[in-house]
Amino acid sequence: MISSCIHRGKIRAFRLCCPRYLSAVPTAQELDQPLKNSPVPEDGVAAHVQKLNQILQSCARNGDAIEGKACHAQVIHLGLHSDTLTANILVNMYSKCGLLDYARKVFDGMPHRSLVSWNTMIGTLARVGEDQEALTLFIQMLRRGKEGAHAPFSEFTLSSVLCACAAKCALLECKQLHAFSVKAMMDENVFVATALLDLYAKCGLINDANSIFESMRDRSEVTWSSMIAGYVRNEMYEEALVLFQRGQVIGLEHNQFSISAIICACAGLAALIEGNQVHAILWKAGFGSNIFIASSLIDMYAKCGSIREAYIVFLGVEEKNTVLMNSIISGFAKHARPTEAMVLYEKMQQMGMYPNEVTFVCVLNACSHVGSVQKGRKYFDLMIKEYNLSPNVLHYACMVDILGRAGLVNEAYDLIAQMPFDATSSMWGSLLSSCRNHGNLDLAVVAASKLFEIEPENAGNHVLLSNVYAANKKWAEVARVRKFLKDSEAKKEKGRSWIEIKDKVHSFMVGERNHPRIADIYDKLDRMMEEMERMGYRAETEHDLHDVDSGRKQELLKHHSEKLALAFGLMCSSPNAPLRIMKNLRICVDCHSFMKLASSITGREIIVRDTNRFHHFTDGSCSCGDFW
DNA sequence: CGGGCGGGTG
Repeated sequence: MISSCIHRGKIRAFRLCCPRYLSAVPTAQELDQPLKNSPVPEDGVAAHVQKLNQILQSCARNGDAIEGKACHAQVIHLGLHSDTLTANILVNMYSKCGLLDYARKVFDGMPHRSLVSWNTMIGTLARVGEDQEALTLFIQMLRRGKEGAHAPFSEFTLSSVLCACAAKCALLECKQLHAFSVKAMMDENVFVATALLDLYAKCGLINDANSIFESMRDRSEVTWSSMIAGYVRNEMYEEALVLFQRGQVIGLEHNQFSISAIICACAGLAALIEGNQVHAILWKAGFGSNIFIASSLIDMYAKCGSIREAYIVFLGVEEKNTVLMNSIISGFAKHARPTEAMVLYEKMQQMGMYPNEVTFVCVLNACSHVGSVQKGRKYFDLMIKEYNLSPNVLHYACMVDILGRAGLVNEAYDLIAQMPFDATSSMWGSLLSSCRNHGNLDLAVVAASKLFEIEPENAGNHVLLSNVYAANKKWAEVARVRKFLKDSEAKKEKGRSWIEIKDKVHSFMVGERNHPRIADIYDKLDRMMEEMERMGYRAETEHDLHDVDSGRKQELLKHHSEKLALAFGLMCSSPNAPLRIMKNLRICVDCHSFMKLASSITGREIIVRDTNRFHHFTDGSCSCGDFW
């Protein structure tokens, strides 16, 4: 940083004492016809050319297109435009200044192109997203190379072309280029290897990416952050954390890119302990005020169940943008705090920020929590009429959810029928849940059959439908679905809950036996049950089918994974901290009322995250706005 | 004179 400032200082000083370069704005005539008697300075042509090139390079660094053009005129005056070195610098200058057409014109007009000329042009095209053109030029380059002027390509070419392929996720080309690099013995170059690694990760071949990473002898900062980001992109969050840790151990300084990726990993795992540690690390490293990192921190805290922490991070950011606002609004929406979400939406207008389509997904999500059809419709209209945004599938999914939860299942169905998209499984799933909760058997069957078409392997859908039959006392149908589930290959994901206590994650399954303190946990749970039953709690077992034999059903229901996690949390956590329980499936009716009562008799705040939504239980009630 | 990494959404 400092050295580049000093360098720039030198150039400025040079400019001030050489005004003739600045005044030489070329006219069309001049560009066509180089002057016969151009002034050649006394210290010789060579020195003059060198100075011109230096200025052009400084123009490239500073993005100064006007002065760059002036120098271009000088180049033409001096008849230097066929000089390969100067023309290369010109191509680079124009492309760094964003004048792609000028760069291409100079490139096309060059009588002799060197390897660098091709590399610069291909690199530019790849950088600005002209992927196809970059690849076309690469092929041209290979053909010309065969004529023997220079080696067909270099490490520089490869990394640029790989970058172009990455944008297209062109796996076949990637593999060809990998073979190319091995043949040319360029696969050990850190730039080429990192670009290959990144491309494999982007195409989902994370194992290939990792084997490149492991085989590299020297890895740069970029190599590390590409690998970490690759894991995160492929939802391999634990692997990302392990790699991050490995970097820490060898004393690697993590940069803003690896930090933001790793926060995403923590968010994806709902890992608050690790998230807190990363927060400390990034604060020490001085990334605390980076808006990208702040946005992902907010999201991470919200997804870990810590909306207060998320809000504190939000308040600490001075210059807010739309994305940052979206993060906090989405957090409040997930945590069933629609008022806060809507107030923040209003704040955006006051601060002169424009909401985007993501903002409206978040706000509509908040409406579905509060169960306000009226507000939902209001925002849906607002985004179309006031902000000229066209609703996408997610907005329609929110509306289907809002209408369904409010009991307007037929209207939700009509919306699905008339929207300009194919219905997604999440829409039918939402509609099916709503039909179950509002007892609409006919529509439930319709929604379920659509779901079975889209996700035949997901047994959860069949369980959901059988619960609708159970709620309507259609026992023959319940039995039929159960038999189908037994015979078919479809598998229901096993319910699992986990809780973080004192730097450790404790995970539980239904009827868990393996936890070291399992006896104490069942004991604690039994005592809570007794107290609750005295208060009138009855385990709700009729409406939920859990694909187990009915003899064990009653017993197993007592031992739902989230209840075990809760009992353990009550035994081991510090007395006033909120209990944060994570669950991989939707919380059931029985557990929901159990948690309400538990919050009442223990006086503790209980937070349960099910499918990306949070239920805050305090004093015997829940914030979620669902009717149970 | 040229090259590889980035944040938010049911």
